[in-house]
Amino acid sequence: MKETLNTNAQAVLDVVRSTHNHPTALEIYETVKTLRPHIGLASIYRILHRLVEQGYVKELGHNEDSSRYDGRVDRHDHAICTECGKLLDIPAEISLSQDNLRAVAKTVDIELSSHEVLLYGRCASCQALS
Amino acid sequence: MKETLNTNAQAVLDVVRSTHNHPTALEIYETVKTLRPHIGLASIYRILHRLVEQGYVKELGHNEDSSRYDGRVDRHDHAICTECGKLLDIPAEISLSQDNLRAVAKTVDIELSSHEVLLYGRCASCQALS
DNA sequence: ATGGGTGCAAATCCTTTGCATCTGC
DNA sequence: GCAGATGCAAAGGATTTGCACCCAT
Repeated sequence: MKETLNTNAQAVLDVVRSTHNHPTALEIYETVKTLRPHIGLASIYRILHRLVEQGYVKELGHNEDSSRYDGRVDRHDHAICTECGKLLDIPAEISLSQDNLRAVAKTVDIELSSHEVLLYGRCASCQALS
Repeated sequence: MKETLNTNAQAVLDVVRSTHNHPTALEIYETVKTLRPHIGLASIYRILHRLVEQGYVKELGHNEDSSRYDGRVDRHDHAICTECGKLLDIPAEISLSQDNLRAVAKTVDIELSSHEVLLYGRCASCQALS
């Protein structure tokens, strides 16, 4: 399943993994360009799709107008600040009860393969500001 | 909070409420146009924003490339079929435990105001097909 | 030489905006 | 008459695609 990555793909993956802000494709592009100035935005998109498909990164489609990417592929949920829009990781250990989810899935008769939980609210720093 | 709606807004609201497929703005536009042939797509977007703001409908931002709208504004979660893309409602009564969510929110220190849960998996009809 | 990956520009899709007009009060 | 709502066309932003080129195998 996980084929080897070429140089460009490796550069993109490194950037996604080392950026903990859940970067957008454009942000990834800007950063990767400092390493490989010739790369085009279209390639970033193509590479990201491949990385998602191969399971190296996760695409976070919710939230705003543009997708964000996450180098952490283990199951974990997210919280979004309703004020500043920040996207926070919720450690997997404190995730929701799987039993609970499984029970809910059963009632609508779907074969649960994954799930996403998004919590909305003001983050700590925004609370401090008011 | 809930001001009165003008004729166009009422037409849009009726369509969103009577369409149980979580229609996109474009789908809403097509349907509303049969009632009020002169309406433009831009107005649909403007009206939808107003309706969301006033709490008449909910915007479902996740999923694909375009937003979908939901006439049910009570808290309920969604399930998305990974095969056919269908978006299903999960009745509020069988929603996740609020205590559980609240506990999770506390660990990341956000002031929980709302949440969304998305379950991914094959829906009943897609399961039947394989 | 062959197939995949690339850069660039053009195209596409969804959504928003500018602006002149129309509406209800 | 005024403020808010509307239609239309044009603009905008994110993402995709066509195509010729390049590279590694």
